[in-house]
Amino acid sequence: MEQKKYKRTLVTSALPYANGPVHIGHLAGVYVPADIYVRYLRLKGEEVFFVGGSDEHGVPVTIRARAEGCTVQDVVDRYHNLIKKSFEEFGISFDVYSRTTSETHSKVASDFFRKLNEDGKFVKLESEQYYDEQAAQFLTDRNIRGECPRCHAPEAYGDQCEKCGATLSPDELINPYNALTGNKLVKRKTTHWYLPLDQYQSWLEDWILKEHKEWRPNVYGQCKSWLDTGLKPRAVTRDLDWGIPVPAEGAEGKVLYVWFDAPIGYISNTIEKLPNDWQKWWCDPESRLLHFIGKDNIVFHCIVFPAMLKAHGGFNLPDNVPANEFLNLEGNKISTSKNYAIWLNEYLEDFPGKQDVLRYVLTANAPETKDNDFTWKDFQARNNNELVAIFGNFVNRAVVLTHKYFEGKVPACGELTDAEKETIAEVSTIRARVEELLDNFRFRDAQKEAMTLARLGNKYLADTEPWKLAKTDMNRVATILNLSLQIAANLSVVFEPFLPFACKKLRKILNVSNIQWSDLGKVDLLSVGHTLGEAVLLFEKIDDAPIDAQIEKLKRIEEENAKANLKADPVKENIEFETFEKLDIRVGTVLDCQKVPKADKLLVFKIDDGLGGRTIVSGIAKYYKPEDLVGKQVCFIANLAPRKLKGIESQGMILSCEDLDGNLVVSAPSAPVRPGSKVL
RNA sequence: GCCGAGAUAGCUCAGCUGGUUAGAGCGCAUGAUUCAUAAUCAUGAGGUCCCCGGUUCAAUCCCGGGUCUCGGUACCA
Repeated sequence: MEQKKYKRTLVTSALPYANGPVHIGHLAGVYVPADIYVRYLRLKGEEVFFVGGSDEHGVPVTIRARAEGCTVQDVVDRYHNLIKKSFEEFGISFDVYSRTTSETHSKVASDFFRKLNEDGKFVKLESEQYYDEQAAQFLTDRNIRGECPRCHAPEAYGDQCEKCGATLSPDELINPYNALTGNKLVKRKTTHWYLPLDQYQSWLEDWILKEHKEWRPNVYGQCKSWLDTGLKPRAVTRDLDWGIPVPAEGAEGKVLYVWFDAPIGYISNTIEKLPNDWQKWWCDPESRLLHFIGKDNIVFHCIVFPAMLKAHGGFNLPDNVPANEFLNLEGNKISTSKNYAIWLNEYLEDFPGKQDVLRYVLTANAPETKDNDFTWKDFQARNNNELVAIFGNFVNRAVVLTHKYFEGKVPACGELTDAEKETIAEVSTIRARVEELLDNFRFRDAQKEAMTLARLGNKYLADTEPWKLAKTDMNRVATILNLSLQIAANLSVVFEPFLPFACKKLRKILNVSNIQWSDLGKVDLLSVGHTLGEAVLLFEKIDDAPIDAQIEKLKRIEEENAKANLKADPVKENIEFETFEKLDIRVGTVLDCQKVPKADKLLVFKIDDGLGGRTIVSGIAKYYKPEDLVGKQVCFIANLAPRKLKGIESQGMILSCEDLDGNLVVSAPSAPVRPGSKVL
């Protein structure tokens, strides 16, 4: 498909939800690729505007505020500030980073709704649905759970039971509850404004399915899926006291649905920064709109928001929506609620000055076509084997040799060998190769391609061996180092979108300032006689200790989560009282306790049972030291048929409590009783 | 359940509307090298292209059936 030519590009990145800090999944999926793309365009001298901001409405922030006993504003203030600061430190080069609680946004979103309402673009519908009073939230079928009316599985969804496969409606569920909070639900009537997406069906089909076949398969496929199913009206208001009040009659106590107001935030934030100039970016047909998002946001950015923009009129539609898949962490899903993540703010503290290392690894391992896994060992290996050993090392070799042989001044290039002509020819192709990949949002491959330039440099030095020639032919050495330094200068250009901090450092080493994308591929970037800066290291090795500490930290969180998730086993089938009566449970005092030889689990007890004493063997050696139990009282089954264990006859069974994690604790009366007392 | 995307070397991924011997980086092995942060360079080993069937002269690719992972499933964000 022929690419339309645009004058300028407006890039939006998904608004992070102000319910927690930003983690590496957000970075890999959205912010790092968006930032690379934006930096690339700027470097090319193109006109570009990069919009970000915090999404601060919706239900989860209200739940968090309630849990923490603070105001919702406190919650969103805290996370907005934390996220904004982390992005700044990390070098995500937003032109504006604002928030959906801003005054501007409130006005823009209200006006947007009002116009659609006045133009008759909404339908108003009343419905009765399940409501979670505690969370102040109506629930989707999918978020309601309860007992299946057919097979009585306890956790059927509101639309379907996964156990028996029955298709259900939420009304059929027995004891429905909120799948997220576990709260009980009540029925409630409510009226909402709906955007009738069905009216945009055929328009969306033409626009996406015919005109945007170039979108990524995951994006195109999911849009097609929705369109094939047939679009339905979608509610754009909610009953909630946190959000932008619905600017319409009879809308008391209602706010705009967070997914209605959040994408408008892209517009509001542009307006906030460019109050007089924003239309150029959003309405001029010569402006290109791109949304960088994660795969969970596809429907909103490809179907709902475009339908909103179309309904409003006058706005551009996205030209592409390069959605990424998800990043996993050490084999597990990243989870904000379970605190299982690498938080950007913590990374910046734990690895100061290493923004580019994380940028590099997240790009090298970006989930562009399928979910990927981030591991700390991979992070360490890519830093040590690629950034340090290939990129940093090449630059250092070239600069150190120049300082050694030419007092830090760029030497003159003499006559070129055939091999050198080939090398130069290869350098000259780098720009086209990287551009082709970046233009198609293939950041992983683009960065890999950039790295081939450093490899080429290392190979060139290994092939020509200037350190040997220095004894015989300084003219050749001059040529070799000239060309090596030109390659290093090219590296500072080609890596600029990916590793802005390292490139700045590299330009200081080379003592150059102005660079442009169009310089890429040239071998006269440094003039003869130019004085280089100091040869400092571009990247440092990362040793095992900090990496192991990070891995340990995640393991600890995983274990804590596993513990928190332990559930009591379901209760066994009912028994009759007579069955219970058959058991004779007594209290005894431990007279003696010993480990059973050649058995890891067994202890042998002498118990005073008030009837002359008995021997009982019990499998609790892992949990007690024998001497600690002497003198204690225990409960035991007195009429269990005797059984030999390791040759010792056990005359009964000591009752122990098995904790949810499997640990055993012996049961005992809460106050001393006489040995032989019954347990009823 | 339904819909979408994915499954290719130990790991992370390419593979352009089907065409000799399926590629890259990392890791591993061997050799070379010593300017460089023990960093580099060369060579090599390593594959049931998820499984079963079909179409075709020819299938990693197309078709049918299945398995697993992730996402969506319309009031979670």
